[in-house]
Amino acid sequence: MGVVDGKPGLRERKKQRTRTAISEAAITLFLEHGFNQVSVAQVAEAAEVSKRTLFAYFPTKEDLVVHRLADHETEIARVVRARPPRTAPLAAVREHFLKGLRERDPITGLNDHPQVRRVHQMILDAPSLVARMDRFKTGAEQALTQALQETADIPELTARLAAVQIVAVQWALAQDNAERLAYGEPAGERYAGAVKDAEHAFSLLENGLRQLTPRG
Amino acid sequence: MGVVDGKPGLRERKKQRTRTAISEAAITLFLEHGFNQVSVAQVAEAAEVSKRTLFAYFPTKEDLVVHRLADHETEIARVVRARPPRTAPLAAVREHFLKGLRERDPITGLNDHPQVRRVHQMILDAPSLVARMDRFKTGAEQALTQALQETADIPELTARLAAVQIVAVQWALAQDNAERLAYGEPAGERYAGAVKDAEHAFSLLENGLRQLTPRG
DNA sequence: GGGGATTTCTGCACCGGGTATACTTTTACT
DNA sequence: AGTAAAAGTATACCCGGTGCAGAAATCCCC
Repeated sequence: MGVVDGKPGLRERKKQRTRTAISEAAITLFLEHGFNQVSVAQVAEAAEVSKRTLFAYFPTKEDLVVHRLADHETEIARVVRARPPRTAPLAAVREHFLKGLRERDPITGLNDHPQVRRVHQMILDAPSLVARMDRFKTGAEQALTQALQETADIPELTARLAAVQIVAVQWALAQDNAERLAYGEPAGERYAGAVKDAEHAFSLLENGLRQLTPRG
Repeated sequence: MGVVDGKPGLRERKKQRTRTAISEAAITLFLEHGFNQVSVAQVAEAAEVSKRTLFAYFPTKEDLVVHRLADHETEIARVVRARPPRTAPLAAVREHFLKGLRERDPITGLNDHPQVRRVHQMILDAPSLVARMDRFKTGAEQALTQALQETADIPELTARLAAVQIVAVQWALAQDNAERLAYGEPAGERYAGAVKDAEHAFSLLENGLRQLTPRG
């Protein structure tokens, strides 16, 4: 069985091709007609594959869309683990997010390429995809919890609390950016505000909600 | 039975009875055999109602379980709105949560009545129910965002950021409590720790994550 | 290059959640 | 009593997802 260096073997190559064929057929159809308006049977047909085979590659219809984001699920956790010594986890996450803004990483919500925006809109329009994104968020929380525990020497509950706050805030920032771009604001114009908002948000995380004025 | 007090009208009363009949049949069957092991057709039959009628009362299978929690979705928002003058929103939420712990409100995760625990376990065992709870959380965030904006005079983004943090933390606390009870710890014994943890969590929320030690 | 073992793919039948339609029963109102 | 509106029902259907048994492709060793 051992192919030592170059080739993945014909079988593996074909599998990979089939996989991308299915995925691309799916995205194309979904973007054109909407997620809920296209059945998996249609996707399978477009990819020239049986329905059964489609489900051998992607466990659910939603995964046809979301599998592309799989890497991002553990991204924050990896950033925390890889932070330089004597750096606070939060600082590392903040720098990473700011870098994401600079590079217009779609995960920051600050990418206005039509393709990206359309995918985003498609997700928002399909409740089951939104639900899937929530599971995603949960995964990110868990990964971050573990990363914090293993690299910051804090109790488990504290790690969990910090993780859920960090993930929630970052998600909220991204949603806010994406919302504004959906309204037509170009990424370039939004950038400065996005940075300011991110810094505000991370400062809130660092310093707490005390500043929320009491009413009366 | 009494015929005199006919304020709601026969039609309304019958509807209400049908509704609770369906709901109770559902809970009973789900607790006995598991959420995924019981079909809505079986629930309908047990409630002596057609499948179509069941879906006229509850839009999805999951709602058969979670409709009982509908009130809690806006609970935090209401607490914030109803707080006494010159009180910080966060303080109001904290006091409310601590009161929930004292009263063993199931939403704090600190209720170990068998019925409550079984429902909780049932939800955890069914991914679609977990997803539904996430939507719930989102609803709570939105309601709280609005409440904060309207009563605390802060910008929208700040309100959103605060809201997601608060909801996330409270949720994490409840999950932690429920997890421990699931392991067999009685609510009475857990209470002190739960209070301590809650105070820790709210202090973290108030004062920020600065205290997270840098490594190196 | 042949041929068996193994993996992948396929068609088909099936299940369960959810909806459309067209019809019957029940309640409400005068 | 009689009729309009509301609620309930039966049936057939769509779609996502799975089990199964067999056909086809790939691998690997001789």
